[in-house]
Amino acid sequence: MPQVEPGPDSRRPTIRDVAAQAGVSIGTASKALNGQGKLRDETRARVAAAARELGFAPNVLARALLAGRTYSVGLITTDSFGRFSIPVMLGAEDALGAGQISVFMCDTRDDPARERQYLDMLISRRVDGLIVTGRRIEPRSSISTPPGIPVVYAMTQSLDTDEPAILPDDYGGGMLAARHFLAAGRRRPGHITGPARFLAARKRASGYCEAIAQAGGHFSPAEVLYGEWSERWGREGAHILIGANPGVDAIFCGSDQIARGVSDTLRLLGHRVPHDIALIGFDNWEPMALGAEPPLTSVDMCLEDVGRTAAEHLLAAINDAPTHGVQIVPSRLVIRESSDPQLQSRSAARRSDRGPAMPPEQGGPDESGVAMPGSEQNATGDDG
Amino acid sequence: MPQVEPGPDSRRPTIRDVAAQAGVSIGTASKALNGQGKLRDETRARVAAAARELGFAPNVLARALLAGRTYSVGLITTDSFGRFSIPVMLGAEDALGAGQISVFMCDTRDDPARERQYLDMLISRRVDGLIVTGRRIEPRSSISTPPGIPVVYAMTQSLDTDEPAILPDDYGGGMLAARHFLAAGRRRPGHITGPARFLAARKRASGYCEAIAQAGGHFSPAEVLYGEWSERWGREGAHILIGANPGVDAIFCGSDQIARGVSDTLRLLGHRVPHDIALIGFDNWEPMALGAEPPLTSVDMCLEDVGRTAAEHLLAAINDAPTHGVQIVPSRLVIRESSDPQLQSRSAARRSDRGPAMPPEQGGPDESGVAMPGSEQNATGDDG
DNA sequence: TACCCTAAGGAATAGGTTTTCTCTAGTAAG
DNA sequence: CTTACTAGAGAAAACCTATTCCTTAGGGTA
Repeated sequence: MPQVEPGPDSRRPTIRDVAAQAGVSIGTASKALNGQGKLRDETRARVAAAARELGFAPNVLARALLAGRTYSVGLITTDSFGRFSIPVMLGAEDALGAGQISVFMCDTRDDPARERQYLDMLISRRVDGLIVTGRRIEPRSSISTPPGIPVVYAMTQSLDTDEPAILPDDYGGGMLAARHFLAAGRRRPGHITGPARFLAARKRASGYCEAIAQAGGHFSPAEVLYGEWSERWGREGAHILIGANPGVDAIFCGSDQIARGVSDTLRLLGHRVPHDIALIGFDNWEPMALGAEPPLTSVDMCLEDVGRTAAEHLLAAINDAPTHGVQIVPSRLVIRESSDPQLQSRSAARRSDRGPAMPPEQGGPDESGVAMPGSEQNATGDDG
Repeated sequence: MPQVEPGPDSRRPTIRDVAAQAGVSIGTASKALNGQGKLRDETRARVAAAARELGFAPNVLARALLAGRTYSVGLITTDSFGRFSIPVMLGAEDALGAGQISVFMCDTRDDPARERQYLDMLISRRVDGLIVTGRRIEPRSSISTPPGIPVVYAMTQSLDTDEPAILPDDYGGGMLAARHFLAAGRRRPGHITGPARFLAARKRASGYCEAIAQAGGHFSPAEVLYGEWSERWGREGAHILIGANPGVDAIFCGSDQIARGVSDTLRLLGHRVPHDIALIGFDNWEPMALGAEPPLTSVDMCLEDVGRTAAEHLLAAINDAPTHGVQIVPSRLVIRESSDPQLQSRSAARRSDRGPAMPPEQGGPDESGVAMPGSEQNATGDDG
């Protein structure tokens, strides 16, 4: 690295340097760079040139100190940035980044002491607002912030029902699943889901039951099989369900993991999916849903939208137009082979769920001591 | 909300307010709060009391402006905070948080324009350093920062081989798998992995081959089956492998997803795992590895350690003790039933992979209007 | 009494930027 | 010729804190 020796001007150039270079005062330079005040075009150009030449970037700290706002927000999650908070975070970051707002991320690991500590830190940093996300939609105790710092809850909510919270539509997701089954002529539905102590599980079940009832179908809330959020429970639940209700022709699962387990057991028991039994999962967790055989139809909670919406509410609050109460973001159903015999029959022709077909690579000459074929495939796949 | 009307002092209290309240000058208040200078104990106590009473928290911006450093770093990922960058991020945040350093997270979505934009933002915010993470370990073009801002690459590396980079041990991971097989007496190994254009895939294969060769076994690099990172390829690859080498008794897979596909096909073909064929995955991605039947032995790259180590190197660089070149963080093998017949035979007695057995919840009366039967499973799982 | 020393705390400065106010010179109107 | 106004640019205040340098008062010593 050449720049180990900091050189004469390791200090980042300030507006003072720009002003000197352009032969104007500091105030004039500021006005020129920000398009303020009355200046000759020639002067503006000169300052701009100087700034470019020096690689000047205004010190956001100084600006924030003066303006009284930092154009930054804190994002607190209790979830170790798990599967649910990530998309929320991404959506929020997206919406905020467009407004030139930066995000401090804080992972409390569900530890109140850490939460306290992060909160103090964020307050010291004078963030303009706070987004709180979690992995469960159950109301949590309100986060204590000093007045003037707005808070929005995303994928969780406060016990204080007046505080703004953005939630996915678990209830509506359950309805989507039920209606999809009903539209396909399925009349013997089942439901295998997570623990009943999860509000999300109860809401999904509730929406499912309600939609079936509205259509004149029969499925009692008492028939819902609550268990845990695991493939193992999916396998077990499928055995229980088939045993209790051999004619079942449609199973809605509370998560894609459960659905994977169910799918596994159905195949073992000789039931064809979707022909004999249609299957719908929840979360649209692609590695899970696409990896299943056949790929899973699944309810997508649109968590990025949840995050984006939360960010928009926060921006509104920062601009003195706070919102109140819970807002629900609609879910959508992503239809794949596990629920649709027609898709299923076509699936043989398709090679990949995303992108064009590609032949598997075969072994070839070695490179670096390891055998490897020429990498003559296309480069769409990019997980690894 | 009571505090909609900001009230007389919506402004956060400053040290000036504290000083006034305590009846001292600003300088004295500062010294009292920071334990500097010569002050009477009584004075310090008075200032501390005033600060507590007012809920004073020093303005980090002002302090940073003065000190010339911000106690913040930028974390740039090209990976949309995917499966690999998350643990890295978590580890980094952990190590930095302990040093009271906050993290700005930036997701470039692999778009150079966004990267540029985030970089400018971070420079404007005068971060003390930068961590760059990616989803692939292939060298990438060096990120262009002004002098004085140290950079550490994590889970990726720079084309400039002198810049510090922390990588997982793909090669060593392959060796771990091979040695585990060999120690269990397996003599007919196979390997199914992702695309050969991925350096990680080649390194894993290389370590696997090398360890077998060292032990006097036979497995030619030409026998490695390169494909894609999907369950589907796992299924397909298993068919190919079994066809070409019917006596295979151990299969190492380049990812847990591939291993799931392989596991599926083996069962379909009537091979018992692990009795007939032992199976090892890669990534130790718990939802995948634990959900498999039987649960997968898998190589864990210890990505949190990668992140933590990267943060430590960055801290060193910030403190004028920069490091150079690539450092490899060891992987470890997490042994589960898929590779170990003895574990397998015991597994029936075990209920959960993590933590002690705990009595199942019993279905209580319904709650929230949805009826529910007993949820007789255990309650360790807390995703959902 | 004159001097020095110390303890305690105040004043001032720096850090980088934006904004408001002020100043100068030039121009147009009366 | 005087007045009023405008364009253009500089000077200074403000944001908040940490630190360095000063001031003051009091006590001790010669």
